[in-house]
Amino acid sequence: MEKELNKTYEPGDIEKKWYEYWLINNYFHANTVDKKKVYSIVIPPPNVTGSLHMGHALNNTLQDILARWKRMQGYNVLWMPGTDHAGIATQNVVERMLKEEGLNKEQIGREEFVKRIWSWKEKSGGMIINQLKRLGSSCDWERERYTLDEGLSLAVREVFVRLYNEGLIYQGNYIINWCPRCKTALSDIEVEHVEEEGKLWHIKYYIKGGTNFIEVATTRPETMLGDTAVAVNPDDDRYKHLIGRKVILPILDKEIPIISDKYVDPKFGTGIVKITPAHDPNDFEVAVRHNLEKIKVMNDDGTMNEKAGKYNGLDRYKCRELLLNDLKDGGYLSKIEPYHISIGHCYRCKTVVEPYLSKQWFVKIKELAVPAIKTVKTGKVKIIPSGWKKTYFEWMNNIKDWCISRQLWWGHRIPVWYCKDCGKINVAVDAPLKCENCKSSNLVQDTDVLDTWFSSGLWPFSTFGWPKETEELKMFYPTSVLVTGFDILFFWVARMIMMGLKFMGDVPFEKVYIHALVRDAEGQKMSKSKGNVIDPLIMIDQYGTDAFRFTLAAFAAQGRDICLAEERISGYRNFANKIWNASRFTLMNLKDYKPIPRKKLKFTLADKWIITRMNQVTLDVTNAIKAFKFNDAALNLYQFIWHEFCDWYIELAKERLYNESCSIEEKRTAQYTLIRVLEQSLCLLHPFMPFITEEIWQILPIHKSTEKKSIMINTWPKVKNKDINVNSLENMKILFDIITAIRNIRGEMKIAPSAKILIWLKVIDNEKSRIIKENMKYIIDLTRSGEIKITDNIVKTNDMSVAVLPDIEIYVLPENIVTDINAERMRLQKEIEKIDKELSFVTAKLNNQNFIDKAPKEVVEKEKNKLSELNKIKEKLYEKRG
RNA sequence: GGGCGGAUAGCUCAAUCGGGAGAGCAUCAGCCUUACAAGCUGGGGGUCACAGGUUCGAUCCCUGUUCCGCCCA
Repeated sequence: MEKELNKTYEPGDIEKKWYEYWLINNYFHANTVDKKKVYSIVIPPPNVTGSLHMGHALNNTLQDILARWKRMQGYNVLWMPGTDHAGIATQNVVERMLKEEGLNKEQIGREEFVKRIWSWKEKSGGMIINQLKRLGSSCDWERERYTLDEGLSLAVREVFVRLYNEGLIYQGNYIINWCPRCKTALSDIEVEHVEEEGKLWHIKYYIKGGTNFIEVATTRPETMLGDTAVAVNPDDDRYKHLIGRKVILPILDKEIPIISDKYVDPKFGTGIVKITPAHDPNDFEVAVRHNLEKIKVMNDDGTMNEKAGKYNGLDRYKCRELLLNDLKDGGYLSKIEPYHISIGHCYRCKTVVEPYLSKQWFVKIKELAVPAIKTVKTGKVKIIPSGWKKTYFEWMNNIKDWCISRQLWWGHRIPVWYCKDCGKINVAVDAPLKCENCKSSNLVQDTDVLDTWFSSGLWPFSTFGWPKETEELKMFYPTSVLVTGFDILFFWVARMIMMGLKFMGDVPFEKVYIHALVRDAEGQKMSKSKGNVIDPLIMIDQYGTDAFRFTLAAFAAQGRDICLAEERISGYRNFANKIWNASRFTLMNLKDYKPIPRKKLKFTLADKWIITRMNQVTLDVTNAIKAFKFNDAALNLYQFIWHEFCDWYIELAKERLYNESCSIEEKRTAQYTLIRVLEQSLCLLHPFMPFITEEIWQILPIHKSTEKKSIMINTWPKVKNKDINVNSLENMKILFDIITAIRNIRGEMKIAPSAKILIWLKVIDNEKSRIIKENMKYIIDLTRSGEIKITDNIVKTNDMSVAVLPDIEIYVLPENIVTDINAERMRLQKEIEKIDKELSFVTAKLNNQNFIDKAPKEVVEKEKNKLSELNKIKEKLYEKRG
């Protein structure tokens, strides 16, 4: 190998190069003829208008880790990509663009507006896909889908029709959540409740034909214009006598009845509530029970309508303000209390939503929820971490009918045609030519579109071609795992389970891995308005994709949110650079490398140790990924590569690489071990850091004999039990401890690294003595010592520093430097104090008779050994300190 | 109001059979030691939120309190 690497790792060009290479070689593509075991994942489709944020970055990094890992394990891996049409969000974007042209969508009409969204989507809709590619995502791009594709739209219509025919979809007039800005209905979960400081206004309603009045309390006084009754609890003795009488609604001067209903909480406010059936869900229920009129006083844009009398045309809040003034002037306002109120906001535009009476389409969801609950209960679908099961059950058990119609122009048009002649509702997959009832061709399609989540709910099978019976469907459904954030557990996960069970007769995925939310370093949710957003693409530009991905993986501890600080990414950029340089070192020392027969290899203790550790790490990393413990896997690799392979092994190998007096077999063995450990580490690291591992792997000479042309289709490392040598761990620890002790003396005693030192070792244990003798060179090299002698006849002089380990005494004599006797005494004193501290714990324990009696024998034995060991060391330290 | 999660080094976080707590970053000291100063070596730093309980022994299990975050009503 003649190739020289740069001194630092430069990610930019390398990333582009290998991503293209993978694409050209079709490595991301899963075919339907392969006989290999199948592993499939569908991507949570990002909003087509979106750009990559931290949530996407984490979500897709984790999926890519799984996909690459399984691919290396020999599975036929399909990672199904695509985007979501995101009704409201997308429509909002294009509406804003129109506004800049001085237009609105009504002016250009529905058809033209939809056309504009499509052309905008064609132009810039692919942005997020390109960003996913920058992240290294190994999606099967040939299969990319969009929720508005013809095939997926067909699936949506098919599902609608089937559910309608089964009576599971119905149309009705109910109170729904209305966003006056988006001018559409929202489902319950699309409303975000925010606790705010509100007020509770007490208003006098005079009883008809008298001067007596009752008081009602409300947080939304403007809705009183739509009041059609006031209600009391039937058991409330204070008001029993009033039931059936009438009150005069202030301002409008209208008579409304006093009714009784169990819904009224006597303890709330005055115990009398106003009933506004068209603007409150509970009031609506009351109205149904009592057959009350339902009066809408608001327009769809949040302004008041003609039913609001003099307030007609005013914005709801302006109306509130003026109405309150009028009430005050008229003497109707008796009290204003501060009040904490939870106010619903549109999850897309944050506008305060109005409970609003309107005609919408709903899914009768309970029937679908029952099997979906069961399937999680029985473990057919596993939710990981399992804590989320509880949240899932909680919601599913209290699920309410799902409002699926949206008054938008962008989305799947509801497949319903109304007959203008006979009024018949025609529901069909394809536009009917004639009314099925009266054969009239005078049909108009429902103008509404479906909730975006209605189509997302079908994603795990609509993307595979359902309702057609495709090969893909047979092969890849159910998918293996779904990786997503908990924020869409209800929106999406639950609905996919319901829809999958209903239409495929099987769960959509076997496991759901729910990862954390990414927050900023202060634990705040990242949002544009807060200005605390870390842009993943800037991080990728700055630190490289690999460092960025590794950071996310290292932080992805289960059940905990991720507080991301930029410094951490730069920290892992350094890790990438460390790997780069370790590889550089390896390659520099492989220039003359020729493999020799395995029998001729002469493994040293260090070789056995690093190979043992490598096998252990292989096992740990594999198990960690299997259990979705990405942070465990990442940190294991970090620790091993940096602190074991680089810090120790490379240093230990240098002797055999540099020293000409070493035999050729010795050199080849070191080379062989270096490259083997490096290569296997790269393989283990590849799912986390795909680019740098590919770049280095391609340069390594080791795999040239194999057919494999990329690390990403290389075989995932297996643990070789015969390569695990537990003794090597214990024996290396002896050497590490000695080396560390000597380095410590150098540091503490201010002996310059360049200064030569002489060392004597007094070793009591024969086995230890043998190990040390055999590996003396390691100690010399790593402590930069001149000479080391093992002897029983050594007496400490004033020029020496001493360290004591179990069975080993270390005497260090710096050449040509006068040792500071006081410093040495202080140093030993400090050591003694450390030992004393430990001793006090151990003795306290052993002096406790209860401990001796009740603790397990091994534990007691361990403490006893510890005591004697500590005492021995302490004694020696005293002796040396003098 | 109901539910869930968290509180561990200055910061961000690890640590499941209960046996005196680890990492990264930061910090201090010393180093251009022929892979790496995006580096190397060494050091300092913790009443494991608070109060009880169980236990020979609790960061870990139980109860309560405080504070923080999230979800639902």
